[in-house]
Amino acid sequence: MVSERGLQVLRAIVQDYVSTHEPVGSRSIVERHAFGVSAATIRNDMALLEDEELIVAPHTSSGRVPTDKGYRVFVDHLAEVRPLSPAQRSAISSFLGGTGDLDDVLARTVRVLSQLTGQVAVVQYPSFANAHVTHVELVSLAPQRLLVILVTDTGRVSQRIAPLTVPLDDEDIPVLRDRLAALLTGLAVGVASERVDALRIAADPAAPVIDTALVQVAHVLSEELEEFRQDRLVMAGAANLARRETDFRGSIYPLLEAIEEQVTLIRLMSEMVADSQGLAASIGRENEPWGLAEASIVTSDYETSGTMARVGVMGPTRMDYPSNLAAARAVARYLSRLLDEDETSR
Amino acid sequence: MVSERGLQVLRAIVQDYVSTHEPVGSRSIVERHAFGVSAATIRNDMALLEDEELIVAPHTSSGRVPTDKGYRVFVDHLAEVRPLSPAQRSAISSFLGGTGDLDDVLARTVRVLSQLTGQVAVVQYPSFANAHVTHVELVSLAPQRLLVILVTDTGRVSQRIAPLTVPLDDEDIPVLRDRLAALLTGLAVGVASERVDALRIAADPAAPVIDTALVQVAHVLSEELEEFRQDRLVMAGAANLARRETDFRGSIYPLLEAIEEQVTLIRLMSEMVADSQGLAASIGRENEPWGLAEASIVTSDYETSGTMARVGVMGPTRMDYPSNLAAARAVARYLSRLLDEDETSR
DNA sequence: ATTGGCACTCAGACTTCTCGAGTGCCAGCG
DNA sequence: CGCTGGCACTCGAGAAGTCTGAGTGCCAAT
Repeated sequence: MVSERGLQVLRAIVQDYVSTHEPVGSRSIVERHAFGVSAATIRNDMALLEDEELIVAPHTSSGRVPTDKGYRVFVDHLAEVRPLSPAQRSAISSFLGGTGDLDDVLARTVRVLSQLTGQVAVVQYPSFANAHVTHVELVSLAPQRLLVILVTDTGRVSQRIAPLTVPLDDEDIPVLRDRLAALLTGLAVGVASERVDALRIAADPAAPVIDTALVQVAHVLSEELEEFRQDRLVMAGAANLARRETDFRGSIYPLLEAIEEQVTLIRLMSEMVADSQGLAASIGRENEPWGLAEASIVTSDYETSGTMARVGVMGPTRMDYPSNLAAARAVARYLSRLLDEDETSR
Repeated sequence: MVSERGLQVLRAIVQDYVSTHEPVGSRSIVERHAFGVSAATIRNDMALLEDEELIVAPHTSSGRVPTDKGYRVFVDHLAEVRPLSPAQRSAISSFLGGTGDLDDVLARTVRVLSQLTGQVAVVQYPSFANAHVTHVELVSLAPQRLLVILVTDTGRVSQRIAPLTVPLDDEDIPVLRDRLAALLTGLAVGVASERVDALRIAADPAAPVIDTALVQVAHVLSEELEEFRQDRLVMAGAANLARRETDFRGSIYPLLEAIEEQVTLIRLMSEMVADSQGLAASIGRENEPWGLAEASIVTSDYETSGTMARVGVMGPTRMDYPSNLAAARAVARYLSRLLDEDETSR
């Protein structure tokens, strides 16, 4: 079993390895940390840590390096997430201050987080799955092209062009709009989606022009609503991967690919399990199913209009977990506050 | 002066170097190409090419490698842009087939081009600078929040939320909309922008509520119109850079950064000069001002509703220019056709 | 339980050596 | 005059050998 001091040794190894990028020997530990015991004692502890597979020696006679399991223990039990420096806090508020729509705010958020950590930053959009439809608007672009606009109470607006097979004249538009508005306004997007689909199935092929158009608009609305239910994310700082290239044993190709694919990251991030503070980490091999066995991701939850979403950073397994967790947490808190203010002023 | 055969030797060197990634010697040239002369003769030609700085020897006694100038001559005088294979053509049409709005089509375009070339693909949005406003629409989200929607004849729709300092009731909205529509409909966005700005300046501080709102909406419209005038682009395949990492002497960091920044690439692409076929290339050092001295970019123009824009790929200087040019050209042509069909069906 | 001492290990850095692809040059040839 | 075969020369890449010291495990002593 690993002693209390053994865990402190693990902590020292993780800290030193992350900052120096070199295997950590017993000697350097007693030099850099005030353990009050000799190197030989540390060596005994290290042997135990190695038995527990928390650290490993790259070659027979070199210092030790934390394993993924070692990082996990470090993150769960040893890492103290210290608050950010005042300079960093002010960087957050000066970058994020000022208003804008959701896209705007999240774009700035992700940039500030990437700046702060020097890693790839990721921000999940809050789920719109239980947003409520507040407006449906139709604009006639041409007799057979209709612009369909959908607005929800989360402030998200989306629009899409519906091609029609029947010409619609200007008096029809308000009628159509009113029917749709009556049908959908106030509904959660999930429910709205069902209603819309029901509409399409119940279509009467021999119906008048306006009903035909209704079905076609419903088709477009259905796609649009579907998009609301899908999770989205924004990223920034991919270039940082190239700077830290040497931190990855293999190629950074899978990482860049995951960034481009998005869907992998969306899954990964939503499956992570947060602790009581809303923090979560997924370390190295734990990401293997997603082809990201050499990367770690840390996230912090934020909240807006009752739903949770996450901000996080992705980087090499040997990242500075406490700092990155602290940065993610600070940004997430700021973001929660910002969005709530916005909410109330709406 | 370089003889005709000398140029053929240059071509051979470029081709071989691109395919093998190793310096090309006189011996391997006579083996792989039917010049009908001996290696010694080739060596003489190579000495001349070196005098002209078209090729260079990495070390005293190794094969030759093309210089940027060498690639330039190759692209300008020696490269034959062969048509794509039927398989590639069908890949383009099957990917790009099917309709969707402009965003959709360009997103698919950039993906197919990246797939085809294995490089980073870039597609410029057509300039909306001389698009014409066809609709201005207002939707009241709350008494003091107005959704402003702008539609142009190029099919682009954009929306933005205007916060108001004065409450607006439901009868005011149509009035406001009509005033804006009368003012802007039919105008090119450049002109519309001027009108809107004039409106803001001419604001009467003591004006009735609706005029105050008008000014505030004008402010938002101005921002929105400004966005129309800015060039935009979409990219795909950034991960390919990591695969081809060894093709770049230095780090791929500046490239990834340029991809993220966008603005650098926007400038670079719009300053390139196309030949009579609409093809252009910017090679290695020619990109130095943008920090991309190790990359090359090839583009092909496409046309939609009378304006030009570009599709292209970015990759290492030692890329396969003929193939990439061919792919860009094919995609550009297909895109022109697709958008024009769309146009006429509108 | 902790410690100093000691023999042992081994990756990385350094040097040396060899090999051969490729060159430049030259004299001879058609 | 252009082309060619021959030849001496260059020099990077890779193999092989050597050295060094950081770091280890183990043990007897405290």
